[in-house]
Amino acid sequence: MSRQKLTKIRTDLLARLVELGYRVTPQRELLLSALGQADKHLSAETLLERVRAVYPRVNKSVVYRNLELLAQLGLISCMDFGQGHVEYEVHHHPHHHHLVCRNCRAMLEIDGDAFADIQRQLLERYGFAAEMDHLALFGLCRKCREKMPVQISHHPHSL
Amino acid sequence: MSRQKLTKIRTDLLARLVELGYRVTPQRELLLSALGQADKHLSAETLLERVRAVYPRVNKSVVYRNLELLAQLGLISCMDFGQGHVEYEVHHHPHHHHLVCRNCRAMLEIDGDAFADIQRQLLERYGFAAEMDHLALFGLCRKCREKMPVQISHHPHSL
DNA sequence: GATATAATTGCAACTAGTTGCAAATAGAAC
DNA sequence: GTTCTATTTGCAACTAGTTGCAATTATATC
Ligand SMILES: [Mn+2]
Ligand SMILES: [Mn+2]
Ligand SMILES: [Zn+2]
Ligand SMILES: [Zn+2]
Repeated sequence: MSRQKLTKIRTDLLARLVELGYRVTPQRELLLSALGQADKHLSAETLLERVRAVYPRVNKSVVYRNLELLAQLGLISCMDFGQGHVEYEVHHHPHHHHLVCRNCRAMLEIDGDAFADIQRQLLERYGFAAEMDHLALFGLCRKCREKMPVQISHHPHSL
Repeated sequence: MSRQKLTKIRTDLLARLVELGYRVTPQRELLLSALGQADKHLSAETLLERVRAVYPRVNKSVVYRNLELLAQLGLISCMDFGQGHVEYEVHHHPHHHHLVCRNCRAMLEIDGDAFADIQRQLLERYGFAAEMDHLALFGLCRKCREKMPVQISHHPHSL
């Protein structure tokens, strides 16, 4: 991704915040920069580190509060990939989803419209408009499924 | 649910633990009782309270560690319904999933095989065996969708 | 029933994230 | 540029959950 593009993400998000009546603060600019420059999902802690690399006095509560705000506004997506913390990423098109292997932790990215059928069904049957922007499904990837047809237990006894 | 049935859940889970080489402790019996008697998903904190109602000296780390163990073994399912904490429930058949309204927090329970098609597709296309035992999808329920066709913002300015 | 020992628990210290509130400041109005 | 004020930040105290380790105990063996 070009430098040009990265700056654009930040600028667009800031513009959107201003549109909605929010203020442009140095803290927000730094956070949006960090989000815009990321090439993958990042944790709040990592984002705080990157923000502090530029301006060390930024408080963690500000980062957490702004991530919550951005998520609420649908500008970023957040997701727990089973690592004990939530990860954030700028929410851009086209959409995508993730298949996460419980065994090797590999993440397979799949097309955003993979769940279009089921989305339509849920709307028809239950009147429920499901958000299908950015999902994570857990399971076993091909490699791990072939490697271990029998489920291993985590208990010492069975090692 | 009858008293008979409730006790059976606890007994079955304990038996399964013994089979796998784990020990039966008073703490585990109490936790499994609490899980077996629950008529809905419960948080770790609530479960700890219920365990302590019988035996106040049980430590919270024991409850958290055992919940993690039971989940790992697939005996309970855990899920974040967007309330800031994970909720647990005994994992029994037939399976079910949840549709959670972001607006009114209503939870609609749907059939366990609702995702069978997509599960098959993911296996065929990507070789990925997705766990489709107990999913939660977020979105807008019928009522909320009809009540508010325009997305409300959470910003004070727009109130 | 006594003994041995690996699994389990309780404890205390720790970490990640949240919250209430006073101080600072972005942006609007003049 | 000054003034005003609602938003935003920094801070400090708090909460939920985790971790390492020593003490306890469930179970296997005798
Ligand atoms: Mn993603
Ligand atoms: Mn459920
Ligand atoms: Zn794998
Ligand atoms: Zn609703």
